[in-house]
Amino acid sequence: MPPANRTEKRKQQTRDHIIRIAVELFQHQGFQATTMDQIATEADIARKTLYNHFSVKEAIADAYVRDQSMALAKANRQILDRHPDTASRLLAALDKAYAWVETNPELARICLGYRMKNMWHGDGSENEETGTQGLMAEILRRGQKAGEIRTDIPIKLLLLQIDVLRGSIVMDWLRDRESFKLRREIARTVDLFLYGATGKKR
Amino acid sequence: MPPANRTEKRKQQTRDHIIRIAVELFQHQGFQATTMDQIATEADIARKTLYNHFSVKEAIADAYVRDQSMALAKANRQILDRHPDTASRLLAALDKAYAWVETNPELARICLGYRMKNMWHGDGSENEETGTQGLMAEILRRGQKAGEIRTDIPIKLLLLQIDVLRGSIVMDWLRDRESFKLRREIARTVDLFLYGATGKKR
DNA sequence: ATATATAATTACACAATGTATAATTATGTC
DNA sequence: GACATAATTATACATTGTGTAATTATATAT
Repeated sequence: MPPANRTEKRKQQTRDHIIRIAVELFQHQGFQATTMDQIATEADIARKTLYNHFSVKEAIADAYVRDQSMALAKANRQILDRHPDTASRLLAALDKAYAWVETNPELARICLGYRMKNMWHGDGSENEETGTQGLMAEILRRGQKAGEIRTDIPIKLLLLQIDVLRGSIVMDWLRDRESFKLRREIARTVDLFLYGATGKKR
Repeated sequence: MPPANRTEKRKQQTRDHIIRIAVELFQHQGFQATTMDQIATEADIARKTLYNHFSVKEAIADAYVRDQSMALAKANRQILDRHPDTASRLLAALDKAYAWVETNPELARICLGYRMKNMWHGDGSENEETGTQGLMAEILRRGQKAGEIRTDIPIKLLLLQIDVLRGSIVMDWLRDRESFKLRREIARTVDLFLYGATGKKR
């Protein structure tokens, strides 16, 4: 769905332009070392325009990651039909998601902190399902239909849980990439998510 | 364990003084409306001294909540022996914790966002178990000994999960205090934590 | 096509945040 | 009492984020 009128298109363009320039700077100098001033100058726009689009620096990283996530999720929707049950779908989806994180650890970290903070403060607009989250949500919905996932908990809360577990894996992995067996940790985490802290039947 | 030397004692004193003054201001004017400048002026110390103790405003709220949480947890350690199993202990502990949150919703919210953000960025020093977390950790350890809690997941990760679930309850409750049945939600959340997203046996 | 409304961008000013540096004061140690 | 250490302070500064009003580009109605 391309933007209807030219105004929207122009706005989109500056937005995309900002993201492109900013991410370039982030990757060259690091997120912390890049200032909003610098981004505005490099993008050749007024600082205020930059703030009109993104009120804080983290939001730029977040927007970028969302775009990436969107594309990724689109390519991974096949997971839904190629796997027989919720557990294997979650495993597959997480596996794909981490392949991306591995290539952008810093932005992934920034983004995670930003989202967690906004989860409690935000007006809800920032909490829209990103690509990967949308995929996860669909997996959970199918799981509910199949009777594999409980229906007395809002999907939103389940998604939050997955996000946090996902985040903790990323962080552990970033701390010590050598000894960390990513796939094993993912499997363990999915198990925790599905069967809880008891890990056994009631 | 009172501070050993006078230097430490003085430092503690200014720190406590800052917290006392700041929280007073927070409760009178709100957190957002209170500036670091104002806190420094009211506390009659240099702004830089304030920043030496707390590098961001949220850290003051966090320190206060930690102190409160410490006292609370101390008073609630009896829960460990007065309840027969992990589930009822968790329920009781969360129940007590929320009684406090109800009296300080704003600070609770600030603090939660701050911790969530720092969970991934922090150097670990801020992630020390607070009072309530310490109690939760003890509950989980006893649960592991009794075979009620799985041992293949680090306690730290389980605590994180509880924190997030706790947080989501608080937020939902803050959004709509009328229709929200706090006790029922707590029970549901504990169930989710213990038995996972499937909610049934494997 | 022209006038009018709307929305993005801009320039400017400002309050607040957070950091860096060096001087000053209080405390601990010899 | 002399020296080292650590907290506090004064000062200056870069950065962040917001508020206001002017300017430009686009959309819409006549």
